[in-house]
Amino acid sequence: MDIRTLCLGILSLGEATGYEINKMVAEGSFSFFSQASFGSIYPALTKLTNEGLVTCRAEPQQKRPDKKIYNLTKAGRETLTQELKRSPGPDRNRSDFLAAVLFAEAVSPDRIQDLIDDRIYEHRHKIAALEALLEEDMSVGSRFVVEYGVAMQRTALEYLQKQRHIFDRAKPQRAAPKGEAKLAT
Amino acid sequence: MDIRTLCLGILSLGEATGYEINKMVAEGSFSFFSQASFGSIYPALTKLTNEGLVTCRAEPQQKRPDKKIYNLTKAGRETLTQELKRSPGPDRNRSDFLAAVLFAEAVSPDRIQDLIDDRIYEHRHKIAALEALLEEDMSVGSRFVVEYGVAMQRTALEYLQKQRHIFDRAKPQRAAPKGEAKLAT
DNA sequence: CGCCCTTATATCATATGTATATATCCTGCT
DNA sequence: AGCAGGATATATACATATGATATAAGGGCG
Repeated sequence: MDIRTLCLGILSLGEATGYEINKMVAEGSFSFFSQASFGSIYPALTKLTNEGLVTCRAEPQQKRPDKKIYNLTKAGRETLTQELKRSPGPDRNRSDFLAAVLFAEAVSPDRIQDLIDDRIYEHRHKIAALEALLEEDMSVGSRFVVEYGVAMQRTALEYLQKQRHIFDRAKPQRAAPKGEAKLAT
Repeated sequence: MDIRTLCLGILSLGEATGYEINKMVAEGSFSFFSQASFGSIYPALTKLTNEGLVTCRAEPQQKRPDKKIYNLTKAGRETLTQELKRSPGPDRNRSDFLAAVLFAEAVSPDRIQDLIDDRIYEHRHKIAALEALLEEDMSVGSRFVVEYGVAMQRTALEYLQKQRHIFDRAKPQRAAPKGEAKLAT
């Protein structure tokens, strides 16, 4: 799914500006399964407008660039429907973390534990943020996606907690003196 | 992590050709956390060679382009080590499936069940393929990554199995008369 | 009072993905 | 026997995507 289709999909849920689309994709529940930035969203919207798949209504603002509010046209909705009939391509996951773990094993093994502990910390925060999101009202589809995200984050967290010692190689077995072993439990 | 660093990382595990790197990334255990294709790998290797981070040794072959075998240099290994010291960027997951579910809710709700069922089927196959992979010998790091992948796939599968009915909405309880109700009601 | 974040659009250089070109061999299907 | 399609192997053109930067003003905070 390219950015054009992504924009059509988001606009199928209601009108929006490029700025708002960016926020949804960068932060909202869309951020699980897509990313895009100004550099791709604005050109895509311009192109979609020229092709008649969306309309653009400019709303003047005080001392600020006009807000350009985009709406899906009938042709746009049809294009989206067509696009959704094609079976979705495979997921594409990119994780610098997993790459780093794999490569660090050969290059700088000492770093791995830190990498994993940082990651555990991040997962905890992410889960908390998502659960907060779930408190709000949302459509069945959005809830489905966010809960999917929570399930995946939880699994990753548990896996890391369980496995975090497998890279230990004959590390001195000293008793953890108080302030330690706190970060990553 | 850009493709250049990815190539350095893979070469840190042993020499390889561009073709082999592509296969690892497209199919092997690297496919969980990275993607890249000829169009980016070949130029990256050429550039790395010019910069002295890798060496290239051409091995003539019968009636086929020379095999170009790349090896990491000392400078390349140092560059990789430096790169691994920087904390890894966030994961970026792109899932046309999740996008399709979310958009289909508004545009063609009947399609969702098929989407989910196809996906369940794919997860089953993927899990089987990964478990077969685990039978083989591999480094601690590779095993860590593949098992991580299995855990994630299992969670996704279970979630879909549990949730696959949530999009049902008072669907007319008539016996489906063959060729009908298939498109977008 | 300066600094950074938010609102809002837009563009540019670079990186990446997709598709194709070239050439040969092997495998399986009919 | 013949032929299509896939594997081996490199390479590049083109379209698209990313990341940084530009412009311009308002608000919050120490």
